[in-house]
Amino acid sequence: MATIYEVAAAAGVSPATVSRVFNGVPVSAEKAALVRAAAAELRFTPNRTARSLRRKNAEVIALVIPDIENPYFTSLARGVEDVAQAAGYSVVLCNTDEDPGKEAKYLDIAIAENMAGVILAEADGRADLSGLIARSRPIVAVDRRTLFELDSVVLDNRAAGVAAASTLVDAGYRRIACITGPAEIDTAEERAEGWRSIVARSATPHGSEDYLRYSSFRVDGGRDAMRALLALDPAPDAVVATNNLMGVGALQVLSEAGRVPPAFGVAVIGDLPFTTLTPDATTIVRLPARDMGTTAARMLIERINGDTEPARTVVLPHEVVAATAGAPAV
Amino acid sequence: MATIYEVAAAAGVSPATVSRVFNGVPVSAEKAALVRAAAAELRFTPNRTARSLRRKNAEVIALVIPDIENPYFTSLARGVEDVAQAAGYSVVLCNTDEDPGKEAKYLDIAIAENMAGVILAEADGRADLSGLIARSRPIVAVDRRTLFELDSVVLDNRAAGVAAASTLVDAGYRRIACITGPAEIDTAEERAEGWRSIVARSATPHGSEDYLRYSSFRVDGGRDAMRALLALDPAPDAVVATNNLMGVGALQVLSEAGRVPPAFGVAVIGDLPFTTLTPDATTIVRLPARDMGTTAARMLIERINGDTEPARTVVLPHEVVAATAGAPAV
DNA sequence: CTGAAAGCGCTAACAC
DNA sequence: GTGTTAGCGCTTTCAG
Repeated sequence: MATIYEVAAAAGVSPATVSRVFNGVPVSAEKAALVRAAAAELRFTPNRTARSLRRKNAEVIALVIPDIENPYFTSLARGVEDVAQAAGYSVVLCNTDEDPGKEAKYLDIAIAENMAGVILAEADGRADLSGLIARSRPIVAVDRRTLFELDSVVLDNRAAGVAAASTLVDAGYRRIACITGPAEIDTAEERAEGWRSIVARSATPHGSEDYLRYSSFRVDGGRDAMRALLALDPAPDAVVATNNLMGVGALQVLSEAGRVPPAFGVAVIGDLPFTTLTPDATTIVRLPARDMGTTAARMLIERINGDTEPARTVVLPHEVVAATAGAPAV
Repeated sequence: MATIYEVAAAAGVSPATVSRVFNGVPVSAEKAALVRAAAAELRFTPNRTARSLRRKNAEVIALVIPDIENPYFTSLARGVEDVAQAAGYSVVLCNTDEDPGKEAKYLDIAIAENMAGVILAEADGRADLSGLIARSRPIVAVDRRTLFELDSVVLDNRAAGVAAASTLVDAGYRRIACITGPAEIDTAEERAEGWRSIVARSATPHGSEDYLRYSSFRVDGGRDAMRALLALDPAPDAVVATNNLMGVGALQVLSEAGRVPPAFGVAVIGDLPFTTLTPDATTIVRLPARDMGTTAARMLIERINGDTEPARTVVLPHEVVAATAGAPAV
């Protein structure tokens, strides 16, 4: 691996000049040309580790997400990757698996590696970010808020819940249930709250709290909750699933029970990206996952570049794709 | 950020001793205790950048994949992440989007950052890995082979193609088509070759090459190819999709055309992880994506730890989940 | 505009 | 077993 010293020797200049050429610091045109030629000749690539050590700042950002296998976070990652890459940053993928312990470990690594910043979708809403903050490493929260006052890119989760539940009401369903993620995840709670505000005023026969089920934000979570709901008497006639994976689980169980929409109303918050048999009768509240990633990455890079404005919160809009069929007449 | 010098001063030892404690080099019990106490007190974390510079080796591995949004690669990434994390390595995610240019850039970064190694699922089978090899950075190829003689973790793609086509033949279909990815991707070609070997002997009425369609390894690619196939006269009565996303696209088009399996035979190579309405009548050739990731990561870490055996190739088995229904009687 | 020189924080000889 | 010391490759004052 060639170093700036070898390039300097080959070009007949000092190492400092080589460094300047590679950092956009003004250098006379001739010397710059000499340096570039020598660098090309020697196949020189600046050693980023040395640069990071010296500058105390690596061109790397950490993306900390709870579930790399969820297409929602995958799209988000894709968005982050795209803008980071364009800005010359690499992204380190940190999959926490909703485990605060793993999350803490990754946050420590971000510090130890002098990473330029972190984009964080928190596992449990209790992460200790004081280490990063003390070292003034920019952080932007995405999807989920944190205990700290930080830049964040979120959705109007309550509104998404309202939208999902409303379309079901409008379609004529009467006993609308909700399956949501763990109560300590704010998105789970807020979306359920949106659902609650709608069903509260359209008086379901059964106590509506019985129709609210907490489970994991995964396919199995959706399956378990849906099965429990179906066993109720009276069973609901529709359900709001507050994330994509739970929606998949719920639809699977319903399909197994022969209660495919619109026989049973379904509204899902989040996209169902790889569905094969398109469930026309399902309402989808589309979430701009990729946009969240690109927005968060842009905000982060601004901070890295020295922006010191007060923390901003960006709320991105969802989009309702309503079902094409309503409830069957009773 | 505390440094080893501060810890050393606080503990009354030399910086070298502090370093030793943190690197498992024998140190007397008392001094070790002193060091640990001081380190905890100062909230010291070793600076990985400095360590990397000195050792010329970062505890980071690059995972270079063509499509982060494909659940197949996502599972693979998950597998890599799990074992890397357990072994103390971080993983940098490099999404090449099937673009050799981006791929080359990431490979350069792996060098510039002194990364410990790379796991590579190649974009086009032509990557220049000489830079990495010259610097003796271990590489393991995954999913797709490379031009170089490297450790690799692959599937028996031809056998997967054979299995997919055979179940369709056995189920009674007679005009079996195949939609596959770009010809320059070896997995696409090998799987199609498996299909070809089966249809060749069961004499389809139409020229079988007309029934072979190349397109992109994505949902749209599957859709386009499937539509083209359906427009043929005679149209096929079954299809092998050589990857998961193409399978999704094909099933979507078939569903829109009202030709849901088993009315039209479908065999997909790769899992359909988030299907809602379970397509019982579809044959799935399951691919061990996550295992490929864990296997590749383990092999890579062995190499990083100094293993110098000749290059190995591990072929992981697929699993056929046959459709529950055959072709409708003609 | 350019060069000399001092480190960034750590590890690894090398002495003792 | 422990301390001293010389860098890893780069950036960045500081002079000139």
